[in-house]
Formats: sequence, C-alpha cells, structure tokens
Amino acid sequence: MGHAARRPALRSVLAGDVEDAARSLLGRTLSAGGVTVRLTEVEAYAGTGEDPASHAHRGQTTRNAIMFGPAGFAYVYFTYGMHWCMNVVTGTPGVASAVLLRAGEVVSGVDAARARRPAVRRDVDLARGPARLCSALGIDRSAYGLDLLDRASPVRLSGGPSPVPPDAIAAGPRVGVTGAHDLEWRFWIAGDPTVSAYRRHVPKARI
DNA sequence: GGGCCGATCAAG
DNA sequence: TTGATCGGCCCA
Repeated sequence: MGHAARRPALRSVLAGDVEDAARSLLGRTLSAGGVTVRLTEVEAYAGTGEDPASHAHRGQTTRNAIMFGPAGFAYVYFTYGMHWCMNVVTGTPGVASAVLLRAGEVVSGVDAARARRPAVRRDVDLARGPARLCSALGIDRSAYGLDLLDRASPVRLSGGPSPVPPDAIAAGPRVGVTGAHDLEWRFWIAGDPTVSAYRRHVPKARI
C-alpha cells in the first residue's frame, strides 16, 4: 500500500462543517447510469433555523427527512414540476445541512450522457447546471436516500483525480436564492467552462 | 382543500 | 424574457 499524501476519508469530511464539505467535494467524481462527472460547482446549505434558503429551514418533513440523517447520503428533490436536483447530506445526525451539486465535467460515458440530453451541442453543457447534471446521469427520485459512499450504490461518489487546491476555488452568492446574499456559499473551480451561469434571484412583481 | 411558488431549463 | 409544469408547504 502506498503512502502518498491523501485526503482524509470523505465520510468524515462530509460529517463536519458544511462549507468545508462543499469545498472538498470539488474535483471528486460522481458516477451513475454509465456516466462519471468531475464536480466543478457546488453550494452549501445549512440546517434548520440557520439558513432560510435550506429545504430543512422549517424543520423535518417527509421530503427532507434524509437531510437529518448521517453524512454521505443522497437528498434528491423535484422542482419546477419537471427537474431533479441532488444534494449530498452533510453534518452529524440531527444537523440537516447539505451540499447541492450544481455542475460537473463529464469525464466518462459521454455517449450515455448525450443520449439522455440530445439537444446539447457542446460537451461542457452536458452537466452544466443542477438539473442538467442529474439528467445526464439519469438521477431521479429512485436515488433518494442512497449511500453515495457505498461501493455497491448505483450512484457513487469517489475520490477524483486530485484535490483542488484552495486558491483554485472561487466563491460567491448562491444561485436563485432570495436572501442571504452576503453569504458566499457557492463554490466552483475557477475558470472551469462547465460551471453554470450565475443567476441572481429575481422576485416576481407583486400587484 | 386551495393557492402560491420554487436551490431550473430551453427556446424565442 | 418567458412558458412549461407539479409537488411541497402554508394557511384557512
């Protein structure tokens, strides 16, 4: 067994602070449905009472229950009546923090990803956005609650080629979030072409 | 039970 | 810029 410097076990990193967990997920790979992406953009969400933008902000419900469990499990949700998005649950049991996977670079299974997203022209757009990423990997409701660190899981998170150095990570406000604009909890690999476009939340006009 | 709105995307 | 489309959550 080699002894080259390695990152600490992923599960223990995920069990800690959500911001650290989010940063450490960059550069890791996520595999499902014959496709593997290298994560290039993520967002941190804190738990109940701390973060108005979190799906767990108002407490535990059937939908968000998995967020209250241990780290490393998948919180998948349906939105806008048509899209799936995936989070990695972080923190210790009782702490409902999670990291939204916003974008990735398809590093293998490009053909399978293209088959699921026929309208896409450039490879960099295959998983450029949280719902696009799930679509490219074929992730839907059936992935809810899976242990992403279990070797036998159909949706799997692994180490990735190499750690992303801190100075290669950029941070900014989260996409589509109404409040907490001072909080820079969106993290991405600086300069990476697969990072999604930033869209500030625009409140609908009230009459 | 009713109404509102969203951690989005693709086309115009 | 806008429409698609529906589940979750709040309030009555």
